[in-house]
Amino acid sequence: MKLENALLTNKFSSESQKATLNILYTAWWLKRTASKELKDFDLTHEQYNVLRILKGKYPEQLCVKDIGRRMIEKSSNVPRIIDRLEIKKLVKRTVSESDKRETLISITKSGLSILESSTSKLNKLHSSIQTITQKEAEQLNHLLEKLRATEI
Amino acid sequence: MKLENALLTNKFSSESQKATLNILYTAWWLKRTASKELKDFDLTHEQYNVLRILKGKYPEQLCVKDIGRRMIEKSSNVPRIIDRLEIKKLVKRTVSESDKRETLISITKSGLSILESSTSKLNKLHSSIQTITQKEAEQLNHLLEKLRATEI
DNA sequence: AAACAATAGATGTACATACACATAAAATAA
DNA sequence: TTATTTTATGTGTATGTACATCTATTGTTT
Repeated sequence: MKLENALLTNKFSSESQKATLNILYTAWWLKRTASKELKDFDLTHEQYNVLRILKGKYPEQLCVKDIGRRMIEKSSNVPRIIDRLEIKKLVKRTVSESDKRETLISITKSGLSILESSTSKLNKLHSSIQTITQKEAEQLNHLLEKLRATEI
Repeated sequence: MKLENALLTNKFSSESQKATLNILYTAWWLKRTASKELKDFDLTHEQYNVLRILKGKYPEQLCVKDIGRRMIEKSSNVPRIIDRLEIKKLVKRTVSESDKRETLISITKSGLSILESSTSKLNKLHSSIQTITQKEAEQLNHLLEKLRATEI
């Protein structure tokens, strides 16, 4: 769908301002589409993201800070997301021996299992709505990184 | 900054999966950058968005539903955002005469004024970090719309 | 007209974000 | 060693999202 129809306007001050809104709208759309699938697993997009990060290092543990550094949204409140995952027994907290300030997080068997099935479902969705070629994806990645050139 | 460095990983299952994460991360970055500027005006990104929508139709009024249809994030809880804008006297609520279920929202002089100065500040920021050409922006818009091809 | 369904908006709740601040532990300076 | 600073995490609060439900009003059916 064209952005004009999604936002019911065609008052864009420039092509690049339109691109800004287009990125924000597409991100919302992507998140919402994925979240619908994750609902079957009683996971939010953010909880899934934390599990994915933990699996990436499994069986290594990660401290809260290291998880935060890998989050898509850097201002996520990681301890609170961990709280909810811990209640569902998908992760476990341990105080670090070497530095007692640190809390080490490990993904449980149950967490790995739910991550596997939800990832499989997301992948299926992804391939079914896959509409751009690899070359186009490369181009997109390049443009987004160019846009963020002034990133601190 | 490359996505690999932003997320401290290079485990992407495909170029298009990387593009998905890249869009999410870029959206977060854009929102955060704008929000920092808006803080001086005691406005959130979403409140700014509502004011922008109202100004687009000014001096016409818009009902809550029509505002929602124009929001970037369609699942925004518009009445609640209006609540906060109303407290700050940036918008006004009126019950519609023709349909008493509808609440008509109008932007106040004060709202217009704060919108003008915040927009000016955002535009300055935008042009200072503007790193892509018009042609690249067009390409980006095209790719994002292609990606959303299966949008419902 | 009366009964029923649909619609607009408000509100409740769980979760997340953004940011300030508190606390405990570790690192460093005096 | 003691005092000070820094760091890692947790917590409080305001705002927003996502979704369900309630209420008032309008539209439709019988």
